[in-house]
Amino acid sequence: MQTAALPDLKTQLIELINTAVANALPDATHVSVDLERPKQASHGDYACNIALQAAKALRKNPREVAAELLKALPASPIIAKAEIAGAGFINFFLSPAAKQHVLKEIFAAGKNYGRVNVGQGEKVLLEFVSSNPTGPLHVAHGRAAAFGASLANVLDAAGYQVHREYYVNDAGRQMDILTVSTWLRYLALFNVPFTYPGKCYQGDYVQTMAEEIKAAHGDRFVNNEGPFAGAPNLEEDPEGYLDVLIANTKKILGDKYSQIHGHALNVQVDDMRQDLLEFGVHYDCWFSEQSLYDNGLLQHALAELGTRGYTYRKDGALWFKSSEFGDEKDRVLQRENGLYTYFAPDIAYHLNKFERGFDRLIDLWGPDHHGYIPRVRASVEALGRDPSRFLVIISQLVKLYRDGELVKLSTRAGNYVTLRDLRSEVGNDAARFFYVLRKSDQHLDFDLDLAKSKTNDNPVYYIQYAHARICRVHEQWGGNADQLTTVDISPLTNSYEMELMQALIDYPQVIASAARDYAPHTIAYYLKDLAAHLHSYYNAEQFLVEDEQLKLARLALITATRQVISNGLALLGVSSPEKM
RNA sequence: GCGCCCGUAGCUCAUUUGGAUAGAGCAUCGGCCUUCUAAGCCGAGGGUAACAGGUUCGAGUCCUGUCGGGCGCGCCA
Repeated sequence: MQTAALPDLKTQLIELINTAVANALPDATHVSVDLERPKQASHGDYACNIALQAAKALRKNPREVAAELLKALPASPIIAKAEIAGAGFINFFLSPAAKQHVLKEIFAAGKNYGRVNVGQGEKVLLEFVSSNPTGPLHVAHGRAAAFGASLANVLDAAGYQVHREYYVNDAGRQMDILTVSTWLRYLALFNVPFTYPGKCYQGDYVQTMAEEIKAAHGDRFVNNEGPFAGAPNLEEDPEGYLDVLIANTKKILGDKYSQIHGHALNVQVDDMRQDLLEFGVHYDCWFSEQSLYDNGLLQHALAELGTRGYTYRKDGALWFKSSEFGDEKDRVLQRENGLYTYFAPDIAYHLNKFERGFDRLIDLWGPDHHGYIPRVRASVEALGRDPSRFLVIISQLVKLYRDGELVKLSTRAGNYVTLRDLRSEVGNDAARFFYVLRKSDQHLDFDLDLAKSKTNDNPVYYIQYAHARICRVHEQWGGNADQLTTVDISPLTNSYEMELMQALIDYPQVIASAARDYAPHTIAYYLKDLAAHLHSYYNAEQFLVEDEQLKLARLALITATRQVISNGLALLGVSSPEKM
């Protein structure tokens, strides 16, 4: 749907160099030719280091090798100049005509400019956020959401078939704790006397759900004893305490338990879904953990593990021999009390992902789960799947700063900052942008004041401003933008124009490398750089000049730039305003 | 104790699967609006890339060690 008629300039150059290598240095054809974008303009548009790499095998001076290569280089209209520099680099300077061609490509491809096909249609399942549905998303989930959504967009643009999925932990103990919490808040509305346990969920949303249930069902769930009979001391055995509360609640409520459980689950999942939707984060599937039990997928996976001889019973529990696959020790799948650990359905879930036909699985997890990677990878391998097809990306911690001070995030007191709070404070655009400004494995310091400042310091506005400025020029011009696609662009030759065009040429490569490295932040940095070129150009030259031919050429250039800014911002989930 | 991640300018961070003289923003200082939005541009200062070795034509990047910081090591999820 994209593909320009000609291969891109870098590919064309590489072919020329390969020809020269074959002709001049037949002993060096095993060295793969690659080109780099030099940091300095004086080093040309592309630099080749093949002479340095081949020199040793050829037992020649690198500069000598480079000279022989240059002599054998076929003439081409795309090369304005090629020279040897430094230890033996060959620096290529592209001709203006070669660079100008990119404008035609951008006009032809429009929104699809930048799409590449390094993924070759490979089916990727990207699972991200997957927060327990036991309360609102907070700022760390926001990072996973923004990063995951942007990464999905980047992979899509790079030619992968991306499936976005959210794993809903609707079957676990945490949901039971939320159910008990909700019921206890509900009982308090009927003046049943007890102290609300500190281990239960503290947020106001629990109270809200209790009130909703009272409004809908009256006293249907009232029990004057409460679930506390036989519970151990909360301080000494908090987990046992909760286990007893959960068991008692299930016994007392019987069939009615699922009503409260279901209400809490629906409310929380709907809330997260709405929150993410407003944040521009979309999913293809919300996958239920419970469905793994209901559809027999859990039994299927455990049976498969057993058949392969990787499970055993010990101390009344069912174990997985994960240590045979590099994990530090074996892991429990089914506890002595008959309940499955979180790990068991997770094994089934990942097996199911493969069985659904995905070529590659990418999970985005929080930093507290990195110790969990070896055992899941072990299960993938034990089930006969290629573990290199399973990848976990860790999304590191987020620290919020306001007025130069760290904002304390305390779940215990229930006063943690939610994603919704953050979005309303700084806006979706700034939140999306700031979240992806760092590599995923780097800690993120999120400066709230900077993100919401509508002034010069804010990098989001810097990029959006470039877009808005171009729109403003169009408004002042008043002509029909369609004519720009066929205009003569040969007047674009000054250094600002050449550098801006080169930046536009780079864009597809940026997407390819961002996809390869799972690094959407490189898109953000690229856009800052592209915007900087535009701003410099804007300040140095007048676009709406008397010379009609030059004016149209410049308009074509900035219009193409606007397209690329807009395309890039879209990948990051950031809007491209026409006015600011 | 073991495992993983990190250490780059005063601050926050880039540095394209090892490339040339390590770059931006903020902060500091100096310039640029009778001309398309000054939410912008141009310039200056600021570095032993934690430290010590090693591999390489070439190391911020790869390897080893030391120091410093973060996280994880449940029949929790």
